[in-house]
Amino acid sequence: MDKRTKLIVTAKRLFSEHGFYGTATARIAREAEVSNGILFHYFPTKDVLIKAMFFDVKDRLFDYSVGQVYKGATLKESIYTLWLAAVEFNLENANDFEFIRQFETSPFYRTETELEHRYVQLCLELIDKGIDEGQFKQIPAMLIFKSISSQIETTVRFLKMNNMVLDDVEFTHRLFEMAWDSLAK
Amino acid sequence: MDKRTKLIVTAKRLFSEHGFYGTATARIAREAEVSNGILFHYFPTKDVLIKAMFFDVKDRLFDYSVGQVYKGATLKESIYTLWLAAVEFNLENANDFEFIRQFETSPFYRTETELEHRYVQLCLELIDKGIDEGQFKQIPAMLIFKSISSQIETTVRFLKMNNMVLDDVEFTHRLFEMAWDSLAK
DNA sequence: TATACTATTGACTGATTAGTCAGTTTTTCT
DNA sequence: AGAAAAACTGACTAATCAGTCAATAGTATA
Repeated sequence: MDKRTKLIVTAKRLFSEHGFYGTATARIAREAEVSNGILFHYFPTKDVLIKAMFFDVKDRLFDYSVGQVYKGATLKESIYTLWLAAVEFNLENANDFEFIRQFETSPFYRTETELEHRYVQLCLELIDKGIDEGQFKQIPAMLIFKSISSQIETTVRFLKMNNMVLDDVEFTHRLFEMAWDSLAK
Repeated sequence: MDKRTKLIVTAKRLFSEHGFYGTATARIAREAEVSNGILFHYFPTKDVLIKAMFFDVKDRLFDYSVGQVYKGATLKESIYTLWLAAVEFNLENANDFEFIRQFETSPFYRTETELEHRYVQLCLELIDKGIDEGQFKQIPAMLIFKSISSQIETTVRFLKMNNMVLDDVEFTHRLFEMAWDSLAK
């Protein structure tokens, strides 16, 4: 693993444990086993590091999710696939999950930034389709997207807090129906 | 306004604008027009100040909401009243809203703390009743509570971002149905 | 009035931190 | 090989910040 990647991985772990401000850059470098200077060689400021990490996570979530959506699927099947992939990804990548949670309520976060990402664009397209076809409620697509995202976050947080895994298919479906019913007409 | 209250109000504004760590205690004192020392007289540490603010907000939300729920109401009416009160409260008290959002994703936050509050207890009782009576989905009450809370947060954030107010009753109902449908059987 | 307690001040401090920099090593290209 | 560029080091610094403290003002009580 090159030093830049080492820094991102270590920073994500430390940030998710101690928060952005609770983690000194010197500590990130030390635990990544690189020099202090090299951190600022790759990321001129701490802010740049944090933003780079955000895109790193979204990219990986995109790669993980999108391959799973197959062409002939119905709208509900596609949404289910994306929902399940997001839940799984967040359960499996605890540090990414915690990092994003913190990032989105921090002063670093801007909606415009998120909109640029192809993952969000893909989701919005699907939702727009659902609204046009009359399958979804007449609610702004962005609000539906945000609502489902926050429900996914809540679900993951709940499962983790109770040390649960998604091994019960029937229960998993019941969880998904919560999200689906909130947007379906 | 006494100095203790002045400090809480000023801190809430600064925290909501710049975050917990982006706001120095010295600045809180300065903008509250009190001395630096008096802050630590009332709140021995910054953490104590932050936790005191959390309870201050929850208390006020409780007072605002609970009076509006009337005795003979159906379950759906009660939930609607609480939902609308929470949305209104958060729209009207922007600094409280931003503060709570940050608090809940910060290292200060513990679920146990929240559980102690009578506002949360009231909501959980209502949800339990809904599950027992078969009106709600068979999902853990705490998950339902968290899910609705996060939907309220999302809704408020969306309305604010688009400079909208809840003057259209029909639209308001449509927003509520999103939340209701996700928990109703 | 005297005593005790609480409220208040603001200068100060020890610790921490983001970011710098002068110099060294490694890699890349001709 | 040799020059140029990129990767890398770690000691250093200027600034910041939470919390202290000794002293003063105000208030309540006996």
